[in-house]
Amino acid sequence: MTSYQQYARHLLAIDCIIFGFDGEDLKGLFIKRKLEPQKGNLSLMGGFVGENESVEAAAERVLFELTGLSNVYMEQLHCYGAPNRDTFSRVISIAYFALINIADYNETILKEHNAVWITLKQLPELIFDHRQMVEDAKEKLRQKVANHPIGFALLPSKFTLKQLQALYEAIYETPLDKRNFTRKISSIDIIKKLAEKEKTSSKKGSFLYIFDEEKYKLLEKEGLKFI
Amino acid sequence: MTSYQQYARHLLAIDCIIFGFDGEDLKGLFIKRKLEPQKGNLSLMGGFVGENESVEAAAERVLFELTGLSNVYMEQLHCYGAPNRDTFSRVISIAYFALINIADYNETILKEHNAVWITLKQLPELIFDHRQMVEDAKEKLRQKVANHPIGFALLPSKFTLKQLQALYEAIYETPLDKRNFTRKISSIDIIKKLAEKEKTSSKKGSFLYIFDEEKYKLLEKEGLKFI
DNA sequence: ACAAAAGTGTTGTCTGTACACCCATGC
DNA sequence: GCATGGGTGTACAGACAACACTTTTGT
Repeated sequence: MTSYQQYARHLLAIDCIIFGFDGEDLKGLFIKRKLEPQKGNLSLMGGFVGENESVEAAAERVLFELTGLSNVYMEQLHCYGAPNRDTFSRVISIAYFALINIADYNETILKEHNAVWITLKQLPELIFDHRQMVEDAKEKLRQKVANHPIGFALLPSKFTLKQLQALYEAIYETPLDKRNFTRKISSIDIIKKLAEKEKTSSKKGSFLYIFDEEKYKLLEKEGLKFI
Repeated sequence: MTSYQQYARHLLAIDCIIFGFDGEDLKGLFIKRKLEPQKGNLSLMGGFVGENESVEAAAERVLFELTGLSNVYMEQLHCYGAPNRDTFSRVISIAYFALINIADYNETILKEHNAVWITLKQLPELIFDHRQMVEDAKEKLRQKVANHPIGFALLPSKFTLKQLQALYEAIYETPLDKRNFTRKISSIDIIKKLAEKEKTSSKKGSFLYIFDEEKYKLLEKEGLKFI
């Protein structure tokens, strides 16, 4: 039998970039650290991978601890492994990003963890290499959303075309043409118009839509060209 | 000070998917294991991340040990962290893929390591989750090559249009139209025609090309739409 | 009747794709 | 002179981008 005993063992952390969308801006969920090192500074939500825990399960656990949410869209971003990235000890971190509906977020848990939503347009300083992680996550989200219908995970289940467009505009930080956007999304045939209207934002009211689950799953696998 | 002592420590491996192109097929470099577990079976080249070694440096070291090459195009693929992926012990593995010019590969080192080039069209069985890694790497290579000029790393420094086309055909496992391909690659303006011709494969001879380094670096950063 | 947001078509330009013949050369 | 692979152009179709007015309804 080969023995692995001679090899180094490492602390393996998870850091979670949690994206949300408030109807206007793309936001991230951050924590004001209660403990040293770097008490008071902003960081991503994190945790360590347990002895017999899969890395993915650890990521889901970390997300659950902060948000109380499970069955959330989550994807591995990158493993960050520079020797001094954590200034306190050698820690290798695997970053995940998650997309949640910001309305699902529980105020109580938020306060317990000292967590805050921060717009990603102008990021504040974060500890360690967390800022790099967030930048990488934004870039990956853009790429992913261009080819897959995952952006919907950031919206409530019923939404207007305007909200959907605003989401894409927030992710790409660029304005889109309303008519071209409507035509494009219709041609993909991934949303269904409801009879209901949303009437808070205008007198005329705008129709609500939901996703076509089947088409959604198909396109999630196969990919598409969205933008 | 926060202490991390309570947390589990893990063996952290590197596995390397090494791509090469022989003018016809896209190939991967694999090792016939000399040691248990799974002696005699095929695996990727691997190694462990050292105490104070960055993950990236570990990947470069592993590649160097097998190929004698450094300064090679290399990219992190994914971290594989299922609890029982290595059947012998809990090992979390970070997979990297590398693109090398197959002609640079040293026969002697190859034999020393019991290494073989295998076409990726029909993969044989590999140990652990290495097959999944290779499939994921192929997919990532396709995505990357569609948007970045990295494929060139698989070719010799001087090459013909036919070779370049064959490379893209091998990566996508699909035939491409010669005229459309030529027009496309010319429009990107990334290669320069030399006065020299390559005359082994035809009587007329075909012109050799090299990359325009500056344009190459620009497009590597910015991205492009290649396919 | 007016303010405020929703909804809807057309046109020109560009990009992608399909397709076949002549050219240069060594034998 | 012929066999072999190299090199080149055109036409059609679909996708994308730019652009502004009408509709609905609450006040």
